[in-house]
Amino acid sequence: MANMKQIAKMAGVSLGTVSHVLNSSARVREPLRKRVMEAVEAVGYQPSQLARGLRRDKTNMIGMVIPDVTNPFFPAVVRGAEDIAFANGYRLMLCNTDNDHAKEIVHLNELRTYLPSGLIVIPSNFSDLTAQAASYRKAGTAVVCVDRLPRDWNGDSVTADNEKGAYEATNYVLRQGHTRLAMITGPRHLTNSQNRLEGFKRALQEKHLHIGPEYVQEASFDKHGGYLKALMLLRMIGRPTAIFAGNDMIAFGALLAFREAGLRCPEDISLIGFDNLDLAEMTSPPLSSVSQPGYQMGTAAAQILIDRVRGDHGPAKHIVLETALKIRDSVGVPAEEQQGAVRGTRTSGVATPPRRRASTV
Amino acid sequence: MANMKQIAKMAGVSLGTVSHVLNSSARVREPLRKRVMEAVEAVGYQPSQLARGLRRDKTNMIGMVIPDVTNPFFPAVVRGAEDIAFANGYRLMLCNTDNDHAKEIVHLNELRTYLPSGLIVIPSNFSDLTAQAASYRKAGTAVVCVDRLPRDWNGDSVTADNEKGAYEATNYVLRQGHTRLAMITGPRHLTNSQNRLEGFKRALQEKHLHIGPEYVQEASFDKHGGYLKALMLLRMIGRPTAIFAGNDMIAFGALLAFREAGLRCPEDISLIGFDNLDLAEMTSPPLSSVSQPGYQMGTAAAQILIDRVRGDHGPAKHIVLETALKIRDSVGVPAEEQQGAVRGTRTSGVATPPRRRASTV
DNA sequence: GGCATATAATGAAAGCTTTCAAGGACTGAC
DNA sequence: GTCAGTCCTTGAAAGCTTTCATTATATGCC
Repeated sequence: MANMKQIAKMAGVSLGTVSHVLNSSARVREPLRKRVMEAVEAVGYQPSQLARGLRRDKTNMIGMVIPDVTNPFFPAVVRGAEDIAFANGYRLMLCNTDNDHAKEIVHLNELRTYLPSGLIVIPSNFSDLTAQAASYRKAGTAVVCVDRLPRDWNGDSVTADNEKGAYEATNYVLRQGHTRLAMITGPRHLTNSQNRLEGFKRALQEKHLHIGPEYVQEASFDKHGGYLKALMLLRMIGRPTAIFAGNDMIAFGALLAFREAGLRCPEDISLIGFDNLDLAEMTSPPLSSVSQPGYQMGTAAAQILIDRVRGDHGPAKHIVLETALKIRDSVGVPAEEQQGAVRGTRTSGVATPPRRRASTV
Repeated sequence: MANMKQIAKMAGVSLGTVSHVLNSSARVREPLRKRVMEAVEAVGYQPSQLARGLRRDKTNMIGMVIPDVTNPFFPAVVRGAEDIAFANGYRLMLCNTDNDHAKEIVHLNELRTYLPSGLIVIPSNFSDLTAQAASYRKAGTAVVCVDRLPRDWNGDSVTADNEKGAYEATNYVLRQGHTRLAMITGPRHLTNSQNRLEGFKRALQEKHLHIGPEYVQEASFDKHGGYLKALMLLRMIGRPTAIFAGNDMIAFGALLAFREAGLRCPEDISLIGFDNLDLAEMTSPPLSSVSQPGYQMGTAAAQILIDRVRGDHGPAKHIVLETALKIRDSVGVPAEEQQGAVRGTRTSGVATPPRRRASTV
């Protein structure tokens, strides 16, 4: 592959001049400039990003660390980040942590030696990014956290308003007349899970509804986790009439469990998800869900990062994006009070009267 | 960040010795070796991949170029590749081409200057990778093509047996008694699209069925494309009784079109897809589809690449993985011959007699 | 103990770029 | 025509590693 030395020789100029032409780092008189450009064109020269990065102490890479490309929510974020990054001349180095903290550390450590311009991280379960990030920032590398935050995270972040989204979703379900709700949360260590649970609880509290702890189940953020925990909820005496799933993958799993248990949704049991994945509208029944702007989270994160690289040293930014309730057909009015004991639930007397499916939030 | 020079000073040895210890590139006597390792531990030294790559003329990166992370089939491939790569000490640099040939070229050109060990490419539409790849290979960088191949591709490749998969799917539909089939193919430029169409046609020919060209529509490999072309097919006089979608995303779009047109699937119209995405079992009705081992395609590609890097100079490998027909509920027996002209179709007289839904292939 | 040989350790060069100090060419004014 | 001051251009150093030729040390044998 051609290098600058060859270009310099071809154009009859010095190495430094070639560099100046390439980077516009100093004035170069037109004839020389032209000769250099011609040589560059002639051999299709492209500067070695490796050498350039080594010398500049910074590459045009942005490290992106995510739990799992295979979960459809994350690619949306990746895509958003990639689009902004690419448009600004940055490239994405993608790393899967597989939600494994050890793998996350390996990636973070090694990534650093590539001198990336910045880092976009969706922390894994149990992530304790703080130390790592501090060491990055000491080296002048910006770090932005997306979707969920590590304990005590005080750096830049982009998240959705999980609490509010969950609150609104729960309220919507309550307005349909349900009083015996359950939630299948994602992993409790994740701030997004926590916030969604908080929103759920706040809505219940405002209606003076209390549910036993067995109505809140924790699952991994995937179909299988949702399936298992839904099955468990369905087997309960005093089965919930509606389930709020911590994300759509969990909801999809729950749908499978319903089907297997011979329960119709929403006639026998209602379900609402979170994420509003592309495929929520394809399920049977189409899944109501809280829409979360994954793509925008990616673009926002990339934009913050690029601003930082370009010299923005302002205080940490905490961008919180709005969610929106997407109503489809998976939530209905509750069936008649089920026969059998309602052990474990203490439904208050003030439940709002059931009414037909609302068309708006 | 610590560098080798500091390690050398701390351990009281020369730069070269540190390098030899780190790379086991020469024998170093135990006491020295130990001192070096201790120093490395003490400061948490990690070698600069940038400098190492520059010197070695090769980094531990594998460039992975895909059309779009957002299409759920590709992440499976990425994940497969990542797992094998990571386990062997390689990292993935992910690039989206957005199916844009120009963007593909930009990525390919720049990627090269990072001196990756290899390249895994899922070519974009209109990709003419051949020139680029030749230049990579001249530089000793292995290139593996996955899923679809550029024109005249003669390098390593990993694909699914698209022709056979499509043939079997079509045969299955035919056995349900359908005689007026349509296909919504993916982009015609893509070899996987072409092969699926060939399989479709072969199955029809074997049954001496002929369909007019208007029964083969081309769409982009996404929901929207499938929706539009399905709508078009539904409006035809002599509407097909079954549609074979070039992939599941197209099938999902078709499902949306059915719903909008008030048609029940499979009672009014049958549908079968290709890819067997995770979510095919979630749709209404659950989608029958040809399963394609995306994850394995990724692992196979990464494995070939790593073998090449390690010195395998054998002839080009063409791995073709088996597909499997996944039968769910979206294909039924055709409704009674529809009223209205059957303009444009010339159904032969030898259609196999309808029978109830088959449970096996 | 001394010499030849095998084994360890070292220092410097190279890989490709950017950057900085310094030198060269040119302009304008007197 | 000279001198000061600009403006361009240059060459060398630096960034961090690997590798090779070289020197230093250890081993074995007589």
